Amino acid sequence: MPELPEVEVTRRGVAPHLEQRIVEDVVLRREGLRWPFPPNLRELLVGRQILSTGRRGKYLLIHFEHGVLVVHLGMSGHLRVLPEGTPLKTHDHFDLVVNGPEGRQVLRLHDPRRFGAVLWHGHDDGELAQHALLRGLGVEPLEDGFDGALLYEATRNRNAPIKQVLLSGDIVVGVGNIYACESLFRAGINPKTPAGRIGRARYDKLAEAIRVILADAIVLGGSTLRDFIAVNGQSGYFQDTYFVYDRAGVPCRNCGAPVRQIKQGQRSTFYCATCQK
DNA sequence: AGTGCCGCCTGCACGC
DNA sequence: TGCGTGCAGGCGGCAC
Repeated sequence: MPELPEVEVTRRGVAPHLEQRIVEDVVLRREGLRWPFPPNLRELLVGRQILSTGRRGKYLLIHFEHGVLVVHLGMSGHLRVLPEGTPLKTHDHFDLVVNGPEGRQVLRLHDPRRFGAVLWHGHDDGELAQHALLRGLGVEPLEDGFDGALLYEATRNRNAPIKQVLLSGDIVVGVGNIYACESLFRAGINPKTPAGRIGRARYDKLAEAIRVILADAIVLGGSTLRDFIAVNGQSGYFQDTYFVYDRAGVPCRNCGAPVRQIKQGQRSTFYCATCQK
């Protein structure tokens, strides 16, 4: 489910229900997900006020005065804001109960595959940016500093296929399997091309493609999930607009040639051999 | 340092 | 109907 746009839409959706609210309870229904939950999370958060929300790559950040709650949705996670007392579903693992003008509400983390994470980073633990999971991350694709020049410079010593370099997240964050496929299509670049052999002009095009595609997906998601309360868990508001992802054998929307599907590093890649050279 | 591969999990679509 | 297989939007850890 979540690549950068989904995480950002989630952040925007939950933010109005969290910011300035006081945490009244924390419920952990298992030991952890990918990593153990912080065992003292209840003591850390109950009675504390949420100051703001943020995002770094696909990590959702919930800021408190004394630290940051870091949430990752993995492959299958989602967050919903629900009225307190909403019945549990299988794989609802974590609740943050807050009080506000609407009464008590629950921020509920649902994650069947449990590749997600909930972590605490206290202000005593140093800079959040230096956290082991965050310090190797590349630039934010929707912020200043991301452009073709950066992609070009960062890939001079990379011989891996551009698709896998994009996915690795150490140059630019937030571009997952779908948006990597889609942005390479939009830029007309074959996903198998070694990253270091792509020139400056093509990277200008790729950077622009990434920006536009991510920004469009956020707008689309935001308009679909107008009210984040009790939305159903459907994924893929962006999927009707895919050009290549999940369209193996279907005619390319641009040239009509059948979209190809290959494997790169255990992940499916979709591309058009005619439009992407 | 860069690269490729493994594994963590459940759910679902598919073929038999 | 059941069962096995392969696949899924992420990513850290490891060996080389």
